[in-house]
Amino acid sequence: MKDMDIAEVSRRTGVPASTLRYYEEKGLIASIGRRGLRRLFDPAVLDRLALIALGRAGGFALDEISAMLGPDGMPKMDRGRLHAKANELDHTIQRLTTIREALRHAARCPAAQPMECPTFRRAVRLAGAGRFEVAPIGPFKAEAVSVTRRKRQTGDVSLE
Amino acid sequence: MKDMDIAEVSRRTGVPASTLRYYEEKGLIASIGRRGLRRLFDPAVLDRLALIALGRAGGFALDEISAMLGPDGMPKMDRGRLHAKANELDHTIQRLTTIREALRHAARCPAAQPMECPTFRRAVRLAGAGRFEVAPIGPFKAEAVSVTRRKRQTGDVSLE
DNA sequence: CTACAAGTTCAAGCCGACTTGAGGTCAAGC
DNA sequence: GCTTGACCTCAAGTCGGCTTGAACTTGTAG
Repeated sequence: MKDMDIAEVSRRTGVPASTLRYYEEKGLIASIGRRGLRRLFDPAVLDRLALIALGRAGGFALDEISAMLGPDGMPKMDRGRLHAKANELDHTIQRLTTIREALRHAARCPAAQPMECPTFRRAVRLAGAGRFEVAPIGPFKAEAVSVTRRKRQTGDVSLE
Repeated sequence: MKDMDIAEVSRRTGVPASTLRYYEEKGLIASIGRRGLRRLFDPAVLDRLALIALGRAGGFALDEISAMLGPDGMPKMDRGRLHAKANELDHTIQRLTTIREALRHAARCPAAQPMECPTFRRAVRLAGAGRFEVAPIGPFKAEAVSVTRRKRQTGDVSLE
């Protein structure tokens, strides 16, 4: 399997060609040349896209991911930064866990209105108070987009 | 403590006045009247804002939150919907946990490049494959905004 | 009574991550 | 050698959640 054109990369990863061009423009991926006008990609781009997907799924911004991956392979992916990101995620996870428990409790709780329940109020207070002191979670696009993509999602995102 | 003007609500919740107006326009909160041009809010709006904050922190869109809270008090906050939202969060949490572990592993792992490590690759594949099949996490605004708000964040978001 | 700080409206702008559309190029199959 | 459809570029549009600015009104302190 040698150089792939944009359509093949798109097909194999589920990432739209427009997004691939956008990523290239942002320096997240690079094509290894052109055949005429058409971009040619090295299969390694599949790995890189998988990493980008990992980052996106983790809620990181493209700029952050870019910083973590570095321009070429992935040299800036140093331990310290990775730990920092992991901790960031940890806080997010804790926050979301609190909220999930609040929701579950509200669903279970016999109080007529959730806000009448002290446990729920406590959870709300916790979530509310910590609201702006945690790492932001990156934006995911709308359902429609997901569906659109799911149609093309053929399974493998490279790897193995 | 009776009717509050927009500045007091803002001060007590840390939510900017512009946001409060925006929320009112979207039907998420309601003022109980005016003194001249100025909005007057019932203290109950503090509870409501705390719930909205809870939803935002959980990554839900304003429209979803609106649907869950209902126009008046919180009648549509039915058990089924709450459970569904909790499950949604559960998936998100699981996904984030996988990613966190991947990052931690990469930081710990002796392989020169993370992608050379089978464990990491496996995690990447998992995260990549599930990428578009999980609930979207709502967009949080940039760091700068958080900081701006934190300046005003005086602690209580109503409740006790 | 007057000044003014703080409120108001409405339209427009911003950010990130893409998508869309118009108009152009070109490699490959007949 | 010509058509065709997949690719290209560049500019502009979209979406959510707000913020900002200009122009205006008003409750309140002095």
